[in-house]
Amino acid sequence: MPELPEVETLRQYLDSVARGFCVQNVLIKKPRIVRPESDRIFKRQLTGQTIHHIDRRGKFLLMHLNHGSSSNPLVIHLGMTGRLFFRHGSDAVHSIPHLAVALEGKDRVLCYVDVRSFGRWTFDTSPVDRMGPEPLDADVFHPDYLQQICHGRSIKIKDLLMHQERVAGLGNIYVNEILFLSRLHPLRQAQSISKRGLTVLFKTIRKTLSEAIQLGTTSRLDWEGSGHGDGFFYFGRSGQADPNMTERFHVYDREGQPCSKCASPILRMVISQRGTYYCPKCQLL
DNA sequence: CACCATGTTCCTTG
DNA sequence: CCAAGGAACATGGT
Repeated sequence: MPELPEVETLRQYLDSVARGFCVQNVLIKKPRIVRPESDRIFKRQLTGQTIHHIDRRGKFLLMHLNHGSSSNPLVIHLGMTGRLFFRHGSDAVHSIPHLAVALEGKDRVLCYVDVRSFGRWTFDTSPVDRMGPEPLDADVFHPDYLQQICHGRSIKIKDLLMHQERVAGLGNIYVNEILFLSRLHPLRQAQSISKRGLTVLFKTIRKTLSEAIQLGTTSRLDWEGSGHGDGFFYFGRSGQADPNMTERFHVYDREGQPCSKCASPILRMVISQRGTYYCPKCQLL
């Protein structure tokens, strides 16, 4: 599911319903998710623990256990297709398709489903420790920081923004949108962007992410995503979660459709093996 | 069958 | 050391 706004929306929801949840038993149906730890050691670390509160860093969820400090939090990354939700009562958890991990409590089960199994659960915080600044934290992410990471670098601006050690939490969809709204061509070299351009980029990043979180927290979301299509992620292209949220993207996945600003057909190219959408008239190189 | 998909990690090359 | 580029991971949808 995963970019910063979706993970943050999930965090807020989980933090409100999972605090105090005591893990009585741990099921690991896809051992690859807890790699490279062994299921046995992982289970031993989680069993009997209580969820104290849940934080987020970039696209990672941090589940703090027991009294919130001392030991490492449980670090969860959802990969491309991870989903987390509670199943109540004694429903048959075993029949859930692609169930990867289940934390069984007294009267409910926290289920982790992951079709492609790119997600990861670990107590190793090193990937989190290497993350760049949180884009919504004004203390660490500001126009000067953007200038600093762009200075002297020939890297394509799209690649730079997606690099988690430079800025935390941006992914392919939001970067496409952010570059369109900032009128920057995705191939543009970071060092060639003017101070003014970087200021616009900075503002657009904050605005785009905040608005997406706002939309997520005010919607009725389908965490399990058991319906057709996505239902929740990226706010219902299929219109499942809310039919009024079908017009979310300006450029992402809109190849050939008219630009919302100038009506030119949106183009698609591949950058670093990821689909890249842009308006050739609004985003000049 | 071919190609596409919200992501990260690891390896190679310069 | 750093940057860039690519393959790999696993599964489903179109």
